[in-house]
Amino acid sequence: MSKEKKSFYITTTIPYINADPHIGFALELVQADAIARYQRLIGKDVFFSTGTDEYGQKILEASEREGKNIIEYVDYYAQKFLELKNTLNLSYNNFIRTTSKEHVRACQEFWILCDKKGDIYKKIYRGFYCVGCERFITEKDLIEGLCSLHPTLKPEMVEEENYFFRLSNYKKQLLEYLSDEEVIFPEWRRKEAIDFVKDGMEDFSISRDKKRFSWGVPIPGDDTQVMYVWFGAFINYISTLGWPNPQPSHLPKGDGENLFEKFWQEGDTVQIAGKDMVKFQSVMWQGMLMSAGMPTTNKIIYHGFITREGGIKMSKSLGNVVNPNDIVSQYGTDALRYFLLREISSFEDSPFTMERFKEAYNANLANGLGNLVSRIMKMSQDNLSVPVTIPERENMETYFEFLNNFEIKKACDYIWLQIGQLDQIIQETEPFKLIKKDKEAGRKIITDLVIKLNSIRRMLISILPETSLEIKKLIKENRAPEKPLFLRKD
RNA sequence: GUCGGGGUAGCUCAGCUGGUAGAGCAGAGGGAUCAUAAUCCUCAGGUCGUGGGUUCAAGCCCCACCCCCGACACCA
Repeated sequence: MSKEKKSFYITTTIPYINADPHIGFALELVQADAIARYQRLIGKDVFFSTGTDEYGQKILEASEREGKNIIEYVDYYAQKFLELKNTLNLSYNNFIRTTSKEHVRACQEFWILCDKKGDIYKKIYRGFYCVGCERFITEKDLIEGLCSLHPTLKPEMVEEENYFFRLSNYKKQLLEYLSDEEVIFPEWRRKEAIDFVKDGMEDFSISRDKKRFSWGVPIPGDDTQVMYVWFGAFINYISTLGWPNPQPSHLPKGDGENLFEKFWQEGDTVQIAGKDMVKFQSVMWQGMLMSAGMPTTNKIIYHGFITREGGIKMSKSLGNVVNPNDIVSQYGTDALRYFLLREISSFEDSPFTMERFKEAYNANLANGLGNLVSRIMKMSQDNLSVPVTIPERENMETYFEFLNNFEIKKACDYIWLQIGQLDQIIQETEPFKLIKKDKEAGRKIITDLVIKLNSIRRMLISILPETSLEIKKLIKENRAPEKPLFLRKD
């Protein structure tokens, strides 16, 4: 990642809105948010994007099942995802909905670009089609030639003429792109993408016959087909910047500036996605960008999944899905952010249980950070007549290094190491005793403690923004918190 | 089935190019009293998935097997 670039772009994937937001997506959002806040902290001009994917057969079906008008349906769910901005205290600059006018236009323009390049062509698609699923199913979904979900219905071999994207044109370029170790993180996931490009990569269909599949973006110049979600959804990463509009005045940061140029073409571009998305984000989408003559993504970071106890998957059918709203209403936003950023592995699967959550909360937020703030600020309030003057610059290199490498958990570990050390210093220097014998010496130690606490507070800006602000206020006003920052839960 | 990742103390995880296992939390005991009964110190004895092998020496190398996760495309 080039450090000279002044602008930084980061995006999550956009979830398919056929259910309430779950904690797995909250993880992705919070990770992206922490990185976005960090980049702002070090002076970058940041554009952070997220949104919702609202087209597709499943969504149409779900709306019909719930007896809702499709527009009402997607509005209803999009709202739930929009609400996460407050729930998780997200600092994104734009929320892009694939059903928005701007996005639809971007998809069509992008299509035209690829078409002009000669990368779109018509071909007959053949596949087993299950009437029950109302979709094509792969051979691996077949059990003895029957659909595993609808074993009574015989899958039919159906032919359909679709538009295809010539991904195969970019095989060489993709391999070149993937030869860069920096392009996928963690690095070892790169092999999966490379193998896919080398072995099985074929052109993929990017449209569906309207007769079968109508809820999608219309294709320019052909009203019998709509764009297939795969093609359209990716484009959100640039439509969120207003592309193809060079002056997207409707956007938060778009006062006359060409955001696409500034962030996608000239900035550092980072995408966050789940570990099952490697092929989609690092191959298909990159191929599309190549076709459109746009820069590829600088780096894509793949996180693991949140499971339940014992590594069991979270799923609606198992009824064990964790809703982020429930946790936030009980413990607060920063408590959830803390857990997701430090107690969850940044790249591997991690289990979530309320028990673990509570233990981590009590140990590290109530007893750790919260208590430390109380004890230092109480001493400061009682013994210092004026607020401590905070040094302008502080050395946070180690911490920055972790975040530069997207090692958020390690960055958090580093912060909590400092917290532990401060508790130790207090124990060893006993300023609360010293102040009774030698006022000056005691004050000196307390002043130093406040300065060190402030440096922790600075590191917390990207991790626990609300708490960081709270501590800043306390230091500035030289007072102890009236209520504990994190009340211990029993 | 093939490829990749993982299987280490009750829990969550560290263990660099091989040298007789570490941290945090939980649990037990003690000290201190500024603080949210918070904090500090000490204690924990886990056949490092299983079975072989290489080596003076293996959690880390090789072989086989077992379990979990992801990918192997048109559900995203």
